Amino acid sequence: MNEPVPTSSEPRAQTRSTSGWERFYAVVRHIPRGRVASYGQIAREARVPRQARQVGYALAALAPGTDVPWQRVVNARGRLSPRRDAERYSLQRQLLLAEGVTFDASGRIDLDRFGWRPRQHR
DNA sequence: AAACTGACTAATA
DNA sequence: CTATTAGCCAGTT
Repeated sequence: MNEPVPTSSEPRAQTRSTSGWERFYAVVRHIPRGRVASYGQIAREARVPRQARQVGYALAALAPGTDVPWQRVVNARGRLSPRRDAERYSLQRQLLLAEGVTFDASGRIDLDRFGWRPRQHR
């Protein structure tokens, strides 16, 4: 048995799928294992350019156990963005390492190697 | 209802 | 390379 009591701050799906954030989640779900994309890239792919920040807020609102692979979203410099919850940060790094993504000495991911390229060519 | 708060980014110095 | 700044915008107080 588990999670018997949902907190009142759980994101409420249904009733409103036009909530903008759903578009971001849909794109993030398309990032394959072992690849990463930037917040700005997600925004562009979701056809809502310049809303990189919203992407970050959308991911922050995800409940644990979500099917959205949030760990595959990093900042434009190929680094993990610092956030209030330091544990999330190390978890993200751990999850990425587990899928084969590597970090250089300064903690940066080589986007030429691991960056997600939707459509894969052009 | 106005202010505050962020998992961002590109440009500039 | 670091630091600062302006643009962005929805959810929470």
